[in-house]
Amino acid sequence: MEKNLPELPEVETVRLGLLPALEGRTIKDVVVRRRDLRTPVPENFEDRVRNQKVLGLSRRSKYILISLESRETIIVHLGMSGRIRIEEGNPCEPDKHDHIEFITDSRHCIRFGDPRRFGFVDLIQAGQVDLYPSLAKLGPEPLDADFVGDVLYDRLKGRQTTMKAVLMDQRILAGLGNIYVNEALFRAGIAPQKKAGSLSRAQAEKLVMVIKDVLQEAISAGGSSLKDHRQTDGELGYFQHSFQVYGREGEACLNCQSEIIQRMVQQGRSTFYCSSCQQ
DNA sequence: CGCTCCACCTGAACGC
DNA sequence: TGCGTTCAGGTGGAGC
Repeated sequence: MEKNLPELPEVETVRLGLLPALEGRTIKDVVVRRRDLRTPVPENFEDRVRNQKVLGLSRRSKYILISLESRETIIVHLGMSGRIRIEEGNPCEPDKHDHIEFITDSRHCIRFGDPRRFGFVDLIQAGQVDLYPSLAKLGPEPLDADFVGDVLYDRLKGRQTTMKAVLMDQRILAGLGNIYVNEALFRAGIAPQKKAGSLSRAQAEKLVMVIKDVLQEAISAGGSSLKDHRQTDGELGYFQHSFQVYGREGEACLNCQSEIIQRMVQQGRSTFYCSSCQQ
């Protein structure tokens, strides 16, 4: 069992967990305890959010978008260690790394915490969302129906770098991080060091299929953990989920049962793979 | 433009 | 016990 870091499925799980507490509610109060996140929380954030009704929550890649009646949108990114907790009724003391809290008219207290402060919370005009620097250059959403094998194939054509590197590149495909890149390449039987430009159309099609599968499975696992979690500590997004290859260095490959899972470092990140099953 | 490397930040795990 | 080191990884900017 692992604690997932916030990649697309974890962020989607947070969004789903926030829905019942936020959608259609009015944010009655906002407290910012620390502004120096990855980017500073806007100076007038509290005034612009207080007494605003939440129209809806959406997600783009690993970013949560909270649209307000004022035609502004809150953007939340969890970085690596960001977390959101929902408390109902009697509010308890925030811990050391709870930086922002929102109180709703339904008496929910929603806390954003982030020990490493790689995450951020920002506020922009609703019409400017797609122009926001972090979002503007993002590649396609992997779960979109029109993201198919040929789309990925075309984006990889002529690339000299590795499959690991291109799948980590948010401009080529949005939402994957180190864990799900490892899992997808393992399931597709593609070597992480393979040159991206040498991928066949058939391999691209297979890869897109397993990417959708692995993300959807993780979102489903998150959804089922949501119920359990909400009853206990209210923390969203960090659910238990086991992986087929990530973190399994030295263990037998779950596919061929004979080879041992290897670990190497690519772009400064751990890659786990089976040298027999992944070519 | 394509690609690689590294800083940012802190807590956990590990070695002695 | 305690201190120091290493590792974890999303993002964006520097450098070639």
